[in-house]
Amino acid sequence: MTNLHDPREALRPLFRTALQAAFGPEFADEDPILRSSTHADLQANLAMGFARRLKMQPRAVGEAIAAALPRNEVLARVEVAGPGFLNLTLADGWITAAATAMLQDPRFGVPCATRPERVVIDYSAPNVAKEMHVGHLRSTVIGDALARLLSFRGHEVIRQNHVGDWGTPFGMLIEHLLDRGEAEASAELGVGELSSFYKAARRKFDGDPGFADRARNRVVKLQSGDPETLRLWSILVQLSHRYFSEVYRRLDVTLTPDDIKGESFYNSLLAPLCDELEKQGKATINQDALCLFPPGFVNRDKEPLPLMIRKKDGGFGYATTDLAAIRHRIEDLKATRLLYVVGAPQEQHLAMVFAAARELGWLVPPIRAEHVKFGSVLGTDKRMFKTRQGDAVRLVDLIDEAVEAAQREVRENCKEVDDEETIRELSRSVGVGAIKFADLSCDRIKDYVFDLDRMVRFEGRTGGYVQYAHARIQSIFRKTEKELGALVFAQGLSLSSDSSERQAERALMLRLLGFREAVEAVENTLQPHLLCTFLLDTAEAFSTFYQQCPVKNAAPERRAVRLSLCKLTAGVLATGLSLLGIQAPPRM
RNA sequence: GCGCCCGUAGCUCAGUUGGAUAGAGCAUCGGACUUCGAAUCCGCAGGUCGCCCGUUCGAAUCGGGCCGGGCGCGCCA
Repeated sequence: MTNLHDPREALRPLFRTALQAAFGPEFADEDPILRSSTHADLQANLAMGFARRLKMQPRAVGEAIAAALPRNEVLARVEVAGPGFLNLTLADGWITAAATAMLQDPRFGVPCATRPERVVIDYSAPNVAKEMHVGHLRSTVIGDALARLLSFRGHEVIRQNHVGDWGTPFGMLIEHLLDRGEAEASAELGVGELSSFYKAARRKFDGDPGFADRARNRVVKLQSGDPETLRLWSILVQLSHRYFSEVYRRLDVTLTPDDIKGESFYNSLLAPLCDELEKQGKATINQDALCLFPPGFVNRDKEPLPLMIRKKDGGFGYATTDLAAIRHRIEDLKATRLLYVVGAPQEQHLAMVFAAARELGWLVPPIRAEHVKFGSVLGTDKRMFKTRQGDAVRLVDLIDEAVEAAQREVRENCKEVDDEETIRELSRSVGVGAIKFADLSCDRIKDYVFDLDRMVRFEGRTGGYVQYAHARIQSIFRKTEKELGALVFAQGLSLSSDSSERQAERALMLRLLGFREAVEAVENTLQPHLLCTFLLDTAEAFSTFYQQCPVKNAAPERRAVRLSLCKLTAGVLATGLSLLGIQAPPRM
C-alpha cells in the first residue's frame, strides 16, 4: 500500500514506472530528486542530470519522463519547464484524501520507525555542587527534544545524564562541607546556592594552604573508598540531584534522577579497563602514561596524538571515563545508536574516543556514534553570553527572566486570560517555550544570539507565534460550540468552490502533509530546526487560511469541513511542539 | 604552526545536501478590522551569498587559495 500521507512517497513509484518505461530497468531506481517548488506544488529535477548519460537534450528527457508517467490519482498536471524541470501539480482529490487520512490517524501521518532502535542520548551533564548555567542550556534543550522525537518515532530511548560527580574538586567541596557543618551546608545547597558554595570552597583552597592540604588528603580518602568520606560525598550528590530535578521541572525537561549516570558510575571500571587494554597490547605506555593512539590524529608536531587513559600518577581522566562509557552503552545497554549532545569544541576529543572504540572493535556497524555538536549562546553584543560581571548566567535566572518577560507580553496581549493563576501558568509555558524554540529553531551547529525581548514576542518566527496559532484554533472551537451548541466535524476534508478560499485551504492541507517528512528529517539529521521551520510555515499557512476562510460563520457543510481542518492543524501543531518539549496552551 | 567550525538584506535567521528570479521574520513604508482573536493578513523596498580562481548544462551549496571571527592541538574535566 502506498503511503497516503506523504506526497513524495506517493510520487516515487510513479517515477519508477516512468523511468523504467522510458529508459529501461537500469534507470528505475534513480532518484527523481523531488523538491518543493515556487513554480508548482513540487518539482522533479532529474532530467538535466540524465541528459548526458542518455545523449539527449535535457528538455527532451523531461518530456519523455512526463509522457511516460502512468495514469494516476496523485498528479493533476505535469509541465516541463526551462531546461527540463518537471513542475508537478498534485490532484486536489489526492490532497484532500491524504489530509483526511491524516486526520483519522492519531499519529497525524507519522508512522513508527520500521526498524526501531535502542538509542542512547547523552545530554545535559551538569556538575555536582556547581550551578547549572547557560553552558548547559543547549545540550539540555536539544537533547531533550531529540529524546522526545525519537521516542515518538518508536525508538527505545535511554537517557544518560553524564553528571560530573567525581574528581579532585570533591576534596575541597567535602572539606568545605565539614567546615560549614553538614546541616548548614545542606540548607545552603538545598535552596540552590551552589555557586556560592563552590566559590567559597575554591577561595579557601587557593588561599589557605592548610585547607588545601586537607582537601588533597580528602581526595585520597575518597578514591580509596573511605566510608565516611563517601557518605559526605553522597550528601553533595543527593542535594545536587534534587536541585537538577528542580531545574529540569521548571524547564520542562524529561530528565529524572533515574537518568543520571555520572562519572562515578564508571569508577570501578577504569583500572580493569586500562589493565585489560595494556595486557592486550592495545594501549601502550608513553612517557609514563598509558595511551591509545587512534589513527588519523596528530599533534602540532605531526606526531600521533595520544588518548591518555592513565596518567603517569596512576590517575584517570575524562578520556578513560568516556571510553568506559561508550563500552557500557554498547555492551551492557546494547544500544545501536549513540548520541552525544555536546558542544562543538569537544569535537576532536569525541572523534578520538569514537575512533578508539572502533579500533577496539566495540563500535562496529550497525552500531554508530554521532556527535550532536552545537555552537555557543551569544549575547546581543555577539560575544559569549555572560552577566555584566562576567559570570556564566544561571539557568534558573534565565528561566525567571524569560517567564517575567513572557508575562509582560501575556498581560499586554492575552485579554481573554484574566485570573492571576492562569496568567502565571501561561507565562511559564510561553517563556520557557520561547527559550527553547529560539534555541531549537536555528541550525544547532552555529552560534546564536540570545535576545530575550525578541524571543518572547508573539510576532515573527517565534515559539509564541506557533502557540498563538494553536490557541486561536482552540478559540474557534470554544466560540463555535458556545454559539451553536455542538461541534460538528466532517468525516472527510474537501475544498471550497470559491477560488481564493480554495487556495488557502489547499495550501494549508499541502503544508500539513509535510509533517512526516519534517519529523523524519530530524530523526535522520538530528537537526531540530527542520521541525521548527515546518511548524512556523504551518502556523503561517493557517493564519492565511484563517484570514481568508470563515469557520464558525460558514455554511453548515463547509463549517464542518473547516472545523475538521482546524482540528488537524491544531493536532499537528500541538504534537510538533510537544516533540520539541514545548507546551501548546489552549488559550492565550 | 597544524586542524576544525562559522561568514547570506540594516538586525536575527532559513536555504530540503548541485537546480529556475537566493527566501522568511524583525525594523521602515503602503494597504486590510460594524463578521470566528489585527498577537493577524496582503503588498513595496531592501543582496557583489566575505574575496578570488576552478569543477559543469547550472554553485550560497563541491574543490583550491586568501581575508575576517570563534574554538581545539599529551597528563584540567
